[in-house]
Amino acid sequence: MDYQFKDIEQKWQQFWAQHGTFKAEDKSAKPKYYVLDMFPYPSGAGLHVGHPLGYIASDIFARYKRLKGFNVLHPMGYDSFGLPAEQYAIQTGQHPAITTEANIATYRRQLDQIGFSFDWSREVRTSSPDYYKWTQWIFMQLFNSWYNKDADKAESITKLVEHFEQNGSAGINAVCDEEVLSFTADEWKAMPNSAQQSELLKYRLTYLRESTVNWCPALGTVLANDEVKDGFSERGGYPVEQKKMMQWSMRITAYAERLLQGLDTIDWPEPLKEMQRNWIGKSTGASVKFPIEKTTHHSSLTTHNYIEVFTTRIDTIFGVTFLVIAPEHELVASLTTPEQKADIDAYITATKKKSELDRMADAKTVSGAFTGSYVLNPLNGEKIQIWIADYVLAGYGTGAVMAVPSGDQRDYLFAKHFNLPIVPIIDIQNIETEADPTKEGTYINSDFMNGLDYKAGTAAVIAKLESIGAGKAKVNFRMRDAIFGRQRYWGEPVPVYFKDGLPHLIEESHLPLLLPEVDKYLPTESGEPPLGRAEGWKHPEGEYELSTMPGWAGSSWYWYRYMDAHNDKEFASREAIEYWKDVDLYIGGSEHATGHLLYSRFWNKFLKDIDQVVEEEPFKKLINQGMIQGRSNFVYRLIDEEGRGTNTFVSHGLIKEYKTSPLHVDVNIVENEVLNIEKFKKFRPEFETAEFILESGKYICGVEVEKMSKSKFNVVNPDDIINRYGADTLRMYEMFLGPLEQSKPWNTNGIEGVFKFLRKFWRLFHNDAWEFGVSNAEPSKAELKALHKIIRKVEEDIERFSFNTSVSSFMIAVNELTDLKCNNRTVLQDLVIVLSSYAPHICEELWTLLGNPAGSLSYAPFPKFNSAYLVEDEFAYPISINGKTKMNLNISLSLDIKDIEAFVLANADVQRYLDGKTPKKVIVVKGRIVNMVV
RNA sequence: GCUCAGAUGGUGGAACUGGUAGACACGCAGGACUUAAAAUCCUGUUCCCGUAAACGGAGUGCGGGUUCGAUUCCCGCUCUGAGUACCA
Repeated sequence: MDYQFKDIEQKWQQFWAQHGTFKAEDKSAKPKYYVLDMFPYPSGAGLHVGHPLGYIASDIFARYKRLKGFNVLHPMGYDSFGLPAEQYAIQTGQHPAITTEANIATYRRQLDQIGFSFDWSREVRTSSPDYYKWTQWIFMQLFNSWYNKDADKAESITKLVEHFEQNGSAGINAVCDEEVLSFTADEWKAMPNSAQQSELLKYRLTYLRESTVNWCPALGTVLANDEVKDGFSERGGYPVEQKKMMQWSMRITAYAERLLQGLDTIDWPEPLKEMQRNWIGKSTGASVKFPIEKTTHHSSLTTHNYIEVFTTRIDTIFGVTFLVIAPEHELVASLTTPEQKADIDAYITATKKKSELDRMADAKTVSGAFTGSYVLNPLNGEKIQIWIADYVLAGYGTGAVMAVPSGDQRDYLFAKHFNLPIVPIIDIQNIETEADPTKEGTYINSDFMNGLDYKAGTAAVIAKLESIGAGKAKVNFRMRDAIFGRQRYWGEPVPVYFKDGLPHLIEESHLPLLLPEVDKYLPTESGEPPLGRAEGWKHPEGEYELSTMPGWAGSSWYWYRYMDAHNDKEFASREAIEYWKDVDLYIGGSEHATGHLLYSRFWNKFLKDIDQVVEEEPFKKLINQGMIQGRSNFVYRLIDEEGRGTNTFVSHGLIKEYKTSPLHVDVNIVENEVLNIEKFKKFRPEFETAEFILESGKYICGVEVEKMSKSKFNVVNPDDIINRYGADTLRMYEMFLGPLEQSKPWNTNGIEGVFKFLRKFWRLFHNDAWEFGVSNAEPSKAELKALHKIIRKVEEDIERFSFNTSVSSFMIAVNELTDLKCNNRTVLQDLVIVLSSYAPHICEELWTLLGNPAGSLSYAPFPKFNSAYLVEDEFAYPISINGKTKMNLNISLSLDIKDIEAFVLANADVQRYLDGKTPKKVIVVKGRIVNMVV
């Protein structure tokens, strides 16, 4: 029979499902291998052809590892809490659970069609109560922990309480809020419970605090920094503003250093590691306190008598000629003198009006205002003006900088603009036209530092500042604590209730705290989150928290749930975690670089600290598959003399001769840029009567690469491809498209080549009448050579994730075997196993036809490569003169270099090329090349 | 601006430690089969000169360098894509 991909694929997909072929074993003598995909959010649009790219690669890898004798865990699930289902619920009243359920069904159908070897018995959904029970449980562990800097790990909050009871706050080195109290053990014990609790909240790894958040009024929720792009929400593109709110936060900053160091221990793409390093943003420097000058010091200033700054160039402290604080800085009001009040107020108003975008676009304009107050340089007592300016950011460091115009270009421009002094501090500094940030040379105008170099100077300043208590060496991180709350419905409820204004965890035995029903998915009239509408939803002791967890909560630990997906006692058993340990290979997009992949590492490190998991890093090796973009096609509508569109369309090659306007056309009615005119006429009713100006009898469409989206008519649905060519063709074609990590536009042109290949492969096992038949004769040398070439190639390619090149090699192997008229059983059977990870359905069918015992080939042993079959006794040496190849010459590989040289020079054709000249030098590289220098 | 990745035929791409540039596939051109089309098969296909073959020349973004030999290594530049940004 001809290659009937539809019957074959359906048959084997059913077989795998019925027999649980891909169930991973929990106990096995085999070595383990964990292959994970980033689980999808099940959107209403279903999968387009770009989504499965990474899944296909990981599936090939998982299937290959099974053939290689590994116990493979290859699961799939859904990140099913999220905004789109809720937006849809707001518009239609449909419960998000229903929408989500329907979308998951579509996803599952589409995924099944592609023939993935997922162990579906371990499926997880983040929105399912038996899953989010454990997300809530992990939240509770974070609430019950604090970060001990001395031990450099998270510890139980009861240990902290014990310390307070015995020693008070002395000797505690914690990552905590800035303003913690100092107390003795007796003072602690004397505190009322509510005071103790509110103090402990300053230490917990998840805590409440008033913070400035990215508030998106259109979505009615706060967003994380990585969900905001250029002042607009990543989802929906709505404007985002800054707002102060009481929020749950996660003390991820406690792990900043470990998150940074850990990057050196994992096999991830360098650009992605670099993005995480930048996000963490470690900078080493010093913090310095500048005392505020008393005479100008405003009366309301009581808690602070200094301004603290962070700098990476403490050595330039004698070059400080003014100080700049952010317009939002808490001391602005009290520092402003009555004479300057009008200026400052005007400046602050102007700053507030500027959006984030303007502020960025406007980076070159210098602006600022003088407060009228002064600080003193702690080292020489010099009086220094305090200014405010929006180039200083409230959110970084202390929101204040010491300005050194001779060494910093922004300070330089500011000084020039406002006529402030610029003092050189290094002998070789050139500050005629711009600042010079050099570290070479020695210091001048710098008191005790004069004559020292950078290294000695920096050390001297830090020592001096420390001795007078005015400053110290400090490491600063750009990363902020992560906000952990959304004012939305469709997320995990936070397992907390409030009593007397303080948060309390619910009983662990009451988990999961179920998401209640509400009448509408909108905020309440009083502006509370939708959960405020839930009737009778109340803890006996107080009010539940009304915000839900953010989207990244459920995805920050899901790979552990797959290890033991149905456990109702623990998030996963100790036994399962000790067996599976971590993810060996993780494949997903780089858009999660600073979100999911950072939060997951944070939670993993925390779970390690509290001894719940065994590995410090969750994902040993990570690969970013490239994005598949859309490839839009255009037709060109002729514009008449009055500038109106006509119903005539001009072929792309001729548009320069006419006045036209481009129009997106459905890529599914275009083949190799040639428009199918019949289908085009049916594309829209008004095209029924369309006319065409053709070139060479064809209508050629224009092409552009854009994002894949419905409105651009460039979405290619995998269902259509599978319907036409089958899943095996789709899988191989997606791999054939190019290197996995590279982004590329989808182009269905060329898929025929892959389909033809599979048919040719099928034909090896069949005669001209399409009857199955293989021979049991001894394989020939040439057949074995072709086979073992592909065995080695596939092993090498898969290990280095070069899937596109192995598809080419399969084509070469099948072409060779076809030329050899090979129908040898042993050769073909081995080839079936080698190809099966790429094209599993056709290979299963042929495996059965070959007469193997009923069942799947998924666990057959991968053929063993034997180099003996590839040994050659001759090689066609390229003979080159001055590096230019002139001819090839067959020479025995047993000859040594001297003999080869003699053999080549004796050859008549070589002599003809040499034209009577004697080569100055002959280079012979055995088995590679002969080069003669003339 | 900074960081990272990349640039190879008409197209997607291959060439793994410096050793025959353009594998494999698409497209295109020509041919076979067919009443015809589709399908299938065969041949050619980097560019230039040449009727064709032989032969000759150029060629991996640009300009240099190292080397017997460079797509590969080094220096400088151009362009494209991604990330990030008054980060003190």
